[in-house]
Amino acid sequence: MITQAPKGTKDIFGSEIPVWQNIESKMRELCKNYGIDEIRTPIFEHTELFLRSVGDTTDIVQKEMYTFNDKGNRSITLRPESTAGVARAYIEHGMHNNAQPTKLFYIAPTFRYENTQAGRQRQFHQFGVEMFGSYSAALDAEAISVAHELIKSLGIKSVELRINSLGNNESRAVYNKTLREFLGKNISSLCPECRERYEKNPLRVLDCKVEKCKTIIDGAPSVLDCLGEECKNHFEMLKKILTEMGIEYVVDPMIVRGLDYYTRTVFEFVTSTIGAQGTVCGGGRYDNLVEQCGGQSTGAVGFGLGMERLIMTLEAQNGKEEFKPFRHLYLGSIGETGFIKAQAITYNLRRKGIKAECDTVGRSVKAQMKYANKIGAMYSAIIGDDEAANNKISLKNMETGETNEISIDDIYEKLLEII
RNA sequence: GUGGGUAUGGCGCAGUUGGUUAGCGCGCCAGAUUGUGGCUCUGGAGGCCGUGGGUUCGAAUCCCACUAUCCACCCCA
Repeated sequence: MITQAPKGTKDIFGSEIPVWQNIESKMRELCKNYGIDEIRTPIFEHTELFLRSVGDTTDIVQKEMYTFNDKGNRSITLRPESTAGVARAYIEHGMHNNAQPTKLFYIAPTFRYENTQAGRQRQFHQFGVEMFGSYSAALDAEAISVAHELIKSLGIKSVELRINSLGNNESRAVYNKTLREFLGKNISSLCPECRERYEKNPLRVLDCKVEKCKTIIDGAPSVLDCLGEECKNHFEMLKKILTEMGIEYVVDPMIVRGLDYYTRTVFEFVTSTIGAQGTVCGGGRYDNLVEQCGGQSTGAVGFGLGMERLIMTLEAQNGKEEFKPFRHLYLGSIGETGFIKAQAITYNLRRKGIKAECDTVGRSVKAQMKYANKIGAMYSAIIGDDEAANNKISLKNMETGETNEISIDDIYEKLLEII
């Protein structure tokens, strides 16, 4: 029990680390070019924040949050997404006083109490970008282009971009009314859940996977037909910019998203290569969120991208990437004098920036060489009484087997040349 | 929350119709004449066969429950 990680959590270590670090550094590099700064918000927030932002009728809030009372009897929730926390920080630190737009990114563990399956864990990691301070579709396009460029630069080909617009408050009200009228005619044929959705949030019905509902939905009016003039223009502008950028997309009026704060643009990057959970990245515009959380009315857009799903997609396409160990030296030893000297020389090499290892177990020379081979050392050397006395060691190239006698004093310069 | 598959040393797997000290491959550790790796050979360590009940003279092997895991529904990243 105690030797097993909790359900839905995973240790990331060993050969996975280089994969993660590689992707993370690409994210950081890309964000630098976009002027997006990193933000690290707390892993937990006041529960109230998520109720207000994500929406208390959503599945996330109703059944998927890790919520508990702390010892001061405050209701605390492990973040089920990061946008709310970032918006909170934006308000709390008066970031609207900065040059706008304010653009932020994060790579953060995120928690949802769900049943696990392929591409779904209880603790997972999101790379996300949030941009505040503009109502223009140009900001939507900029956000989308970050995710698109990241996916493209990793060489992923199987991911498709889908976009939709849910409209602003007015458009949404019109659509909800239209949709209710339409669904009302067929309400008795809908599944029980959809009947409930019909009352609370008819948009959700569009998402239903039940066959009966699907056939009804097929004839449903499209959100896009109910958009007001401004929302329509906004969506058209987004499409124009994306097209000009050369970013391919598909308009999918069925994209609804499970968080209540979205307005106008919503989008997903989807793949069919990693099982049923194919949404690698999802996001959209949320013009009401900052105000809802107690700030000024602020146009904003963002997305969350699942690290695990991104890696799965990458590996489904290319297999697991092999990262070679750094080129380095193994400095073996024999006898007490050599053993002690080896420790000190290794220490000094490391201080100077060279990767080096030595025996800290007390193994035989043979076993030390075996070890050197196993860890992929580029060069090896053994230091014993003779070497210590003559101040010389023979440096062995582990690939070719060639040896080279050098002075111990020159070891650093020599290694600098070849490693 | 629901449904199906799986659960044997670090990893991947065998374990015949229930029968004596549970095997194999890889990995790990050590040796093959005294101070040198990758190949080969030899030896060794490591498992209350997911947990708890039950059936039986006897269970890894049959039954039940629970837990975990995989996949799917739901929802989302």
